[in-house]
Amino acid sequence: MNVQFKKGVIELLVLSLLNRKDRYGYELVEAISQSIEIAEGTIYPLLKRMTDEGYFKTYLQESAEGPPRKYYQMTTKGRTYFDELRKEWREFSKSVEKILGE
Amino acid sequence: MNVQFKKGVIELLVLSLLNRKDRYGYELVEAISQSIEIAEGTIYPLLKRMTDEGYFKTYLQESAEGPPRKYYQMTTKGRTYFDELRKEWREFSKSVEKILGE
DNA sequence: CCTGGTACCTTGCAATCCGAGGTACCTTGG
DNA sequence: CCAAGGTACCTCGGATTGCAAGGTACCAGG
Repeated sequence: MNVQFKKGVIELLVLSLLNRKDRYGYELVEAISQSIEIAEGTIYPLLKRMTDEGYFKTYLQESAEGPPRKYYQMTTKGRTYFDELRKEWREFSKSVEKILGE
Repeated sequence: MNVQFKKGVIELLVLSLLNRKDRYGYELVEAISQSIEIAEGTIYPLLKRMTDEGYFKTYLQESAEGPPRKYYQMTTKGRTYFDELRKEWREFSKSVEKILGE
């Protein structure tokens, strides 16, 4: 898997997954890992940054399977940003396909 | 245009354009710029690196419209790499769409 | 009680894009 | 003639982001 392809796209995927429901960091790693190789060292700093930027809020919840989970909940700002970024992604990938198919 | 989306993909686009015919750097910037914002400061170092890695050969050609042009010509190794990278890109973008559409 | 899974986190390195700057050729208009 | 603008090459340092590696701590099962 080409590492460079991922730059910026991971952010989009996290937004997409959190758009549907609250999730905790480790869960996001597992969800994304099913399609795209991803490391924890990528996700945790990303979640921290995006929370600082106001896209998510967090809350803790006890778990029977280990330490407490930190859930991330999308804000209105996050939803707006997600819509924008998804649109940009689709335009971008369409442009790539255009050049590939020429 | 999200800068991060481009990481790694520019390489794929350059390979795609050079797969069809020889081109010079400035021409590549103009060709890609029609779809995706791109700076000269991105392309020239990229062409140098990929030439060093054996994906391209170069030759100079006079021009009536300015200084001599440095043409890039894809090698067999370049073509092989292009096929691989294109395949990886398609898988990657399919995975992204899968998560976006869930 | 200790191993492995769950769950959190930080640090420094590597890669790549870009803005800004520089050089030099050629044509055109004043 | 020469100044301006387009063509065409290039380099450098800053910013961003992904990852490997490392660390902490909780919990269940053998």
